[in-house]
Order: sequence, then structure tokens, then C-alpha cells
Amino acid sequence: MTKAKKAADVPRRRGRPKSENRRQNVMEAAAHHFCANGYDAASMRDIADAAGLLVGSLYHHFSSKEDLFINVFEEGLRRTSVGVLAAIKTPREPWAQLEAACIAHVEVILSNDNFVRIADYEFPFQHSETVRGRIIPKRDAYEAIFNKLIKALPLRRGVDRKYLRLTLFGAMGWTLIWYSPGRDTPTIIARRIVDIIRKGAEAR
Amino acid sequence: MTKAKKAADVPRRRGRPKSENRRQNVMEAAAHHFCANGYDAASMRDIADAAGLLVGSLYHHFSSKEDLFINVFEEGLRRTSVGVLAAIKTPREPWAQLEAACIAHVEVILSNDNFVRIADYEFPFQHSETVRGRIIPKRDAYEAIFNKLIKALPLRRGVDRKYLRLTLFGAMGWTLIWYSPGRDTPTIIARRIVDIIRKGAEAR
Amino acid sequence: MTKAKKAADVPRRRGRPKSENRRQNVMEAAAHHFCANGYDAASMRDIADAAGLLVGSLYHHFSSKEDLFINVFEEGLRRTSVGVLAAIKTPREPWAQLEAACIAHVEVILSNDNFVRIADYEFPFQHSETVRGRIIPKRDAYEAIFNKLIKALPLRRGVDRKYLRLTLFGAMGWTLIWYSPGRDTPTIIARRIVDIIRKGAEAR
Amino acid sequence: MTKAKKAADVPRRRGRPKSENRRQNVMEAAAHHFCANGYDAASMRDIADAAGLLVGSLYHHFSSKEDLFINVFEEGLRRTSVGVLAAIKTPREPWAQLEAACIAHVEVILSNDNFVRIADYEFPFQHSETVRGRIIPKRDAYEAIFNKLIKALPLRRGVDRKYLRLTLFGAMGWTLIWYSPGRDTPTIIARRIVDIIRKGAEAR
DNA sequence: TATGAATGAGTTTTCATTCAT
DNA sequence: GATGAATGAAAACTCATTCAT
Repeated sequence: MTKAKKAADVPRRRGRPKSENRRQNVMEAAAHHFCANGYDAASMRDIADAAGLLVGSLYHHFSSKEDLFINVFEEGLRRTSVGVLAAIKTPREPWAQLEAACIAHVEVILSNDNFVRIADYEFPFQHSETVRGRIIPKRDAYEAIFNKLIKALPLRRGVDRKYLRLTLFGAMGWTLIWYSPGRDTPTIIARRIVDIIRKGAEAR
Repeated sequence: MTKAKKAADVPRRRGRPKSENRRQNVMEAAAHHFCANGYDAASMRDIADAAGLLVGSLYHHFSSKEDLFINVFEEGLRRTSVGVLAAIKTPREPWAQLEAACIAHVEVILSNDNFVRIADYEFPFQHSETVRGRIIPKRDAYEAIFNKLIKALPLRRGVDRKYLRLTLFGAMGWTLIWYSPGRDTPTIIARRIVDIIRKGAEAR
Repeated sequence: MTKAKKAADVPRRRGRPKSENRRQNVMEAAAHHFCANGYDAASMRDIADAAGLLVGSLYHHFSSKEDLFINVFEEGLRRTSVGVLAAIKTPREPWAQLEAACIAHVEVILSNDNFVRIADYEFPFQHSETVRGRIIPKRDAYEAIFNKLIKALPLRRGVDRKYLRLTLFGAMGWTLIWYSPGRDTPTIIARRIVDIIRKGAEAR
Repeated sequence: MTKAKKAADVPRRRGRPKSENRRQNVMEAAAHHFCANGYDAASMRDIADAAGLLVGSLYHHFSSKEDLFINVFEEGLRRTSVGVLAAIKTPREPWAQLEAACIAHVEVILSNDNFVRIADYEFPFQHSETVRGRIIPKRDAYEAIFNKLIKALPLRRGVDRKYLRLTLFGAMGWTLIWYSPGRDTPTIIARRIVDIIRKGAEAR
């Protein structure tokens, strides 16, 4: 976290910027390969090649493949949060507030950022307990942002907030699978989804 | 152990009995292991063990791991379709028809059937072109069932049928991730989701 | 155990003798390399090379390096026991009985048999709990043979049987380190050691 | 933790203090790890960690892992000799003299000093020629102390001094394997061993 | 059909050592 | 003296697949 800031405002003081770059390189290479074919299919050798060093050298920066994955995941989640958090800073009417958050969320998950894809798709299954234990709480924390927004919504009687949230996340997450750039923009997609969920699809 | 029992009380209908059982055993074992930790993590040896034969023998029934996966996937999709197709046989008013289909869909994907889980979650990513080429058309054919139902719906102006379908599938697919038995039944879950999408969540 | 017998009296009925041979080959190769530089320094590749197959193929016969080691160890101990057990079959006066056992023991441990060297030198330290748990009881069982012989000895007052046994084993085990063939034979060495321990070294 | 304390109350005698301490720290860490799981299993990283510095820094103090081992071994042997040499300074009757040496030897090898354990157990096998060439002569020099004592003993006719020495060393070395504190003290153990070897175990 | 042995390329990880800073 | 990054080789082990029997 602090890292990114430093990189942004410190021009390069007193040596060793290469080190941080390396770590970043490795994470980028990893994010790329994790995305491309999944965690299992991404070999440490592939990642090392893409990062421009030898396999063994990877272990100077990350203690294991799982450690590397967790770091990539967390960075992806961080990037996702940043966008959403910024979007909801300006206060608005509750549904507009939720729409702003959704637009930010869909924009970032469709932005073709490998970190983000990891954090927003690969996350739940098929990982070891170790990994799940580190990852799920972070993910939950992120979803809590939306929970708060949803709590503020004025709802029709009989609508369960839990299902509202789940429908929303399901719909947005699903975009990762079918979206192909060129058609509707992420912003429009998000608006349409929120519109359906807010006002219903049925003719009145 | 269960294997022996099954072999005993299945009446052996329509020729080639033992062979078909074996094939079925293998597919069940495969479905189990593909589900448990994902395609890559499931080894042919694990599957063979679970099916009660040796690795080499697997290749008498399926030509490769991918072939085995495709077969499991297709069986999963078949099971899913069967439920939905049955549910929409009785003609109903369009929204009720869609609801019936969604209930059937959610019921089957939450039914803890490994075949179904494969067909409804593992499917899209991280597989070779070969596999994707065989799998995606089948999946599309299944979704086409819903397309037809959706086409019949009377919609509010401005609602795009495509987003309606996607929101619906996103929301239903997502249940696989968060559902835990004991709370609401699959039927109720499906009803709630359709209700939100049909009538909207906003207080009127 | 049964293996050795079969190999001895069955001429080679109905195929698959190669299999048992392979297992034996691997164990011999392993015994050789474990002896030469120690357990850690013996690589599975070395062993595979010496056995005439590829590393991966080793794992058809033994599930792990530790498993292989345990098998080699047990075979070594078996060979050691066989000699000693045979030697004490003929009943004798207690000290003569012990001497016979010691001669057999020293003969076998100095016989340049890699299995035996493993079982009689490498055994105690630096192995994982798993290995130790499998190995130590076997070793104890072997030493129990001597315990019984020692129990039967008429001893000078003040001599503790425990120290007698330990002195004996220490002295015999130590031969593995300093013995070089050509000088005294193992038989003579064993006799001298027993003589010192029995009658004492001091001039009377 | 203990490190810091030591640094505090060691008065810094005879120049080059910090440097010598470091070297000493490294050797202690090395002795510890060599003992714990053997030479091969002790990694330079482990040793560096335990010594409170980084792997690379080890090479300022020792040119290689083997060099480090040799130094540890020699220190262990030095500590062993010191005790024995002190014990035999007071002149005594030959057997008493030998007993004194043995008591000192057993006391030091059972004293739980990692250096000593290295010198008295790990030594002979499985090391490179380089290492063996440096180590064996030192060990022989140490054993020569005992040779001299043994030469002075009045022996029963037919007893070979060589076997006497070997039996003695075998028995004493073996204690390292079976000794567990709380039972007989090292002193008593040594006395019992010498007693058996001197007077014999047989009832007269 | 089934077996069991073998293959060969692959996996993650660890290691002693080097060296510019 | 110490650091931290990197190296390159090697480790144990796994895998999908083949094939003679």
C-alpha cells in the first residue's frame, strides 16, 4: 500500500528502486499468467520468464507460489476498492450512490487489469485453506462497502436486502465472463444492471 | 463399497451392462475430483482410485483427461436441462414461466450434484481450445432455452433483454458460491431473485 | 520376507519375474548410494540411474525416498538377524552362545553388504519422525535377541547387564568404522572383543 | 535473545572483539544446526538466521560450508581434548589413569555441547575428501592420547591392545546414542564401562 | 478389458555461492 | 563487514499417457 504512494511521489531517492520494481515485475508477470490459464496452470517458470529472472530468484521476493498469489490477489482487490471508494465520496441520493459504486466496480473489473481479474473472478474455489483464509476476509471487507450502501436504500416491501446484494454481485461478476469490448461501455452496462434491479424489468 | 451395492441392485438393462457401469463409475469419480479441487488438481490417478481401477484402465473408457472432462460436463448440462425442460412444459403466463425455469435451474445447481457443478461453474475459463470448442456451444444451447422465455416477456420500455438475461444468470450462478443449505431453500432463493428482477427493488 | 523364499524355490512361474527383480534392483541401487554418501546425499536420480530406470519410475515401486530407505533398512536388518538367529540355534553354554551370536553379527556387518551397513550404522540419527518411528522398533527387536542371551550369562557381582550389552554393541558397531579387510577376520575380531568383555583385559 | 545478553557481559578481551564474537556466533549456530539434522540438512541460510545475519555475510567469516564445518569440528575436538588432558595431568596408577581419561571423555561427549557432538559422532563418513583429509588426522591425534595410556596398562596375556582401545571407544561412543540424562551420570557410566573391560563381566 | 510398469517432461522448491552496492 | 538480489544447478516428486502382457 505504502509502496504505490512512494513510487508515485518519490522520484527515486538513494538507490534500490530496482528492487521494488522487480517485485512489481514479478507480480505483474504472475497476474498475467494466473489470469491466462488459472492458478494451477501458471508455472513458476512461466512467471519467472515473463519477469526476466530465473525461477529460483522468485523466491527472494515471495516465499511460495501461494504467497505470490495472495499478494496478487490483494493488490487486485486494492485496485478495485480504490475506484469504488473514490466514486462514493461525493454524497448522493442512495440509489444514485449505489449506481456510482456499481459503475466504478464494473469499470474496474472490465478494465483488463490482470490483478483485478484475479481478485474478482479466480478468488473463491479450489485454493488451499491457507490461501482461502487470507483471501476471503479481504473479499468480505470489500463487499461490506456495498452492504452499507444497500442498507441505505429505500426498498419495496418484501425485498430482502441480502438477495438484492447477491443479485447485484452476481450480475456484475458475470460480466467478466461475457463482456467483450466494443459493444456497450462498462458504464452503460452497470447502469442497465442497476436500472433493472432498481425498477424491475416488467412492463407496468 | 457403494460401488458393489450398486452393481448388485441395478438390473442390467439393455446390454453391455458391466461396461456401462464402469464408464459411469469413472465419470462419477471424475466429477467428484474435478469439483473438489478443479480440473488441473484432479489427477487421473485420483480418479482411477476412486473408480476402483488403475490409471491405465481409464484409457479404455476415455481417450484422454480432456475427453473425460467433456463427457462429465455434458452429462452435467444434460441433468441441468432435464429439470428446466420439465418445468416449462406446463404452459403459464410468461413471467411465471420464467420463474418456473429459474426455480428448476437453481434447484439443480444447488443440488450438490458434482456433474451439475462442473457444468455450471467450472466451465468457461482455463481450458484448451479443444475443450472450449466442445463445451461452449452446448452451454449456449442451454442458455437459449432461457432466451426464448425471455423473449416472451412483456418488458418495461428501455429494458434490454440481453441485460435481463445476464443479470438473471449472474445472480443464479452466484448462488453456487454463497449458498449454504439450511437457510432459504433453493426454490425460495430463485423466487426472490426473479421477484427483484421482475418488479424492482425500489420502494414505489 | 516371503519374497526371498519364493525367489529361491519357485523357478519362475507364469511371467512377471522382472517386476520383483526391478524392485530388488532399485533397493540394491539405493542401498549402494545410501551407503556411499549418506541418505541426504543420495539423490533419487543417482539411484534411478544405478537401477537402470528414470527417476519417475522409482515411484512405482516406492512411494517416497523415505519409503525406499525404510525398505532398505528393514532388508538390512533382516539379513543381519538371519545370520545371528541361525548361529544361536545350536544350544551352547551361555558365554559360548553369546560369542556365537557376536561372531555372526560381526561377520554380517563386516561383510560389505550395503543393506546391512545401512541397518547397522546409518540408523539412528537425523531421520524424520516418520522414519524413526518405523525403524527404531525394528532395531530394538533385533537387539532383544542379544538381551535374552545376556540375561542367561553368569556375571560377576556388580556388573550391570545393561552396560554389558551396551559395551558389546558399541564395540561391535565401531568395527564398521575402523575395519579394513586383510587383517584379522571378522570372526577373530568378534572373539577378541567377547574375550575382553568376558574375562577382562587386566593382568591377574 | 541470548546473543544480546552475551554480547553485553562478555568483557571484550584481547582485541578484535566484535569480529571474534560474530565468528563465534556463526560457529555456534552452525554447530547447533549440524547437530540437529546433520551436515547436509543444515542450510547456510538456517545457520545465518540463527547467527543473526544474512547468508551472504557468512562468507566474510568462512570461505565455504565445508570450511565452516571443519572449524566447528576442530573446536569440538579441542573442547574434548581439554577435558581429557586435564584429567590425566595428575599421575595415577595406569588403570586409574585410563579411568580418569574415560570419565572425562564420557562427561564431555554427554555434556550436550553441539561442538563436541559434531567432533565425536558426525565425523567419519559421508564427507568429501577435502573435509576428511583435514578431519581424520585431528581425530587420530586425539585418540593417540588414549593409545599412550593403554600402552602403559598391565594386560592379561592374549589381550591385544588394539582391541582394547577399540572396544573402549566403541562403548563410549555408543553412549551418545542411548544416553538420556536423569539415569546414571556420565561419570558412573564411564566407570562401569571401564570396570567391565578391566575385570571382565564373567562370574569367577 | 484390465494391469502394472515405464516414460519423459513437468512441477515447486531449496541450496551454496557470488557480487555490486 | 554486511546486505540483498541473483544465479544455476539440483532436489523430490507428480503427471498424463503408452503399451506389452
